[in-house]
Amino acid sequence: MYEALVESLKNYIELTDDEINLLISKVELKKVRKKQWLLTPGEYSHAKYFISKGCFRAYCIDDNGHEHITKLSMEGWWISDIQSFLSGEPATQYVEALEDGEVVVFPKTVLEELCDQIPQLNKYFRLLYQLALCNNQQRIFRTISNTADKHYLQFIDQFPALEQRVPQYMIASYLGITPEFLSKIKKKSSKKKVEGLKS
Amino acid sequence: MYEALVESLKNYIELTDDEINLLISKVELKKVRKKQWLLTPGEYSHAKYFISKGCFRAYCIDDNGHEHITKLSMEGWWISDIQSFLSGEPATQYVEALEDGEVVVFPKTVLEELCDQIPQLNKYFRLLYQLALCNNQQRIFRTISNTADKHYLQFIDQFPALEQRVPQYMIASYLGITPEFLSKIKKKSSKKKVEGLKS
DNA sequence: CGCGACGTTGATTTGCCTCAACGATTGTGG
DNA sequence: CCACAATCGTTGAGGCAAATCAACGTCGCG
Repeated sequence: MYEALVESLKNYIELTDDEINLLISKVELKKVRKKQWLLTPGEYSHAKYFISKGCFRAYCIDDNGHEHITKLSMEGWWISDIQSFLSGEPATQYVEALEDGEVVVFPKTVLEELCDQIPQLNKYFRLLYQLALCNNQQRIFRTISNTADKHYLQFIDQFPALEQRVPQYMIASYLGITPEFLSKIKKKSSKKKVEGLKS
Repeated sequence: MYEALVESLKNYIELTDDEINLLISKVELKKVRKKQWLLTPGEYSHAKYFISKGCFRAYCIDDNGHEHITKLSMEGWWISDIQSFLSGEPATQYVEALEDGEVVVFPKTVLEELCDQIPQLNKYFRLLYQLALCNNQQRIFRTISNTADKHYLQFIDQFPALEQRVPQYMIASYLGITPEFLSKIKKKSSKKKVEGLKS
C-alpha cells in the first residue's frame, strides 16, 4: 500500500494528514507481475512511478539491437523514462518489473497539480533529485575513470542488495560491459581472494 | 551581475520583486580568472555556484593521477561538487574556471533558508534538477552504449558551443577517452566528409 | 626569442567484445 | 513425475577499439 511512499515523503518533509490524504486520493496503486512492462518505447510516458514493492529496471535498445540498462531501482525509489516524461515525446525506454511488485502511479498532470497544492512536495523532489544527481555523478565518474573490474567492485559495494536480486547479466549491462566479461572479472577477483587467504 | 540568474529563475517560476531582492541580498557575486579554482579537493564545499559569465569544469583525479572531467558548464547553469555539497564531506573534485568569469555564490545554509522563505525556489530546483537528471541519463546511456566516435558526434551535436570554447583534450576527458584517440576520431570523420563530397 | 600549452601521428599493448559451445538450474506442460 | 525448453552463467579462441608511450609540429605568450 502507501506506507513506503509516506515514509519516503516524511523522510524529507513534513506533511499534515490532510495533505497526505489529498495526495493519496490523486494517485493510484498498480500491481505488476515479473517481466511486465510499465512502459515501452513509443508509448507516451505520462507518469512517474514510486516503487512500493519489487525491483525494476529501465533499459534502451541501441541501433545494433543490444539492451542497455540505464537504471535499476527498488522499494523506496522512483522509476520512469525521465527524458520522455520531461519532453512529452514518446518513450525510448522500457520500464520492466524484475519481480512481482507494486508501484504508486503519479501521472504528470497530477504531479504538477499536487506540487502546486502542497508546496512542500517541491522540496521533497528537490532533495530527492539532488540525491539522484549525486548518484548519477558517481556512476559517470566510475564509468569514465575505471576499468571494469574496479567499477564492478564499487557497484556491489554501494548496492549489495541489487547484487542479490538482479541477474548477473543485467548488472553487466548496467555497468556497460558484456555478461561474459563480467563472469571473467568475477572469476579473477575470487581467485585473488583465495590466494589472499592462502598467504 | 544578476540578470542571468533572474532570467533563469523566471524561466521556471514567478517571483515578486521583493522575493528577488531578498534573494539577491543573501547571495554574493564572485569574479574569477581563468584557471582559478572555486573548489579544490579536501575543502568543504558549502556552496553551489550559478554561472553568470564564463565556462567552468568540475573534475576528479583518479588513483593513477589521471584527470576526469565530470561536468562542463556555461552561463545560465550551475556548478558544484554535488556529492560533497550534499554529504557535507570534504570535496573530491576541483571546480575550475576555463575563462575569466563570474558566479553567484549560494552557500548551502543560505540556499536552504531561501528555499524556506521563497517556496517557489523549491520548484525552480525541482525542475532544474529534473533537467540535469535527464542530461545525465543521456550521458550515461551514450557512454555505455556507444563507441567513442558516435559518442563524440552526439556530444558536439548537443553542445556545439562547448566544442568552440573548450580545449579538445578536455572534451576527450569528459567523454572518457584519451586526447590522442579523440584526435584520431576527428581525423577519420573529417576524411569521411571529404570523401562524401568527392563522390 | 624560447617556453608552455595544445594537438597530431605512429608503433605497440591491452581491456573488452564477439562468437560459439557447453553446464547448471528452473519451470512447465504432457 | 519426467522430459524438454528457457534462462542464466562459464569458458576459450580470436579480433577490434581504445590506451599507452614517445616523438614531433604549431601556436600564443611572457
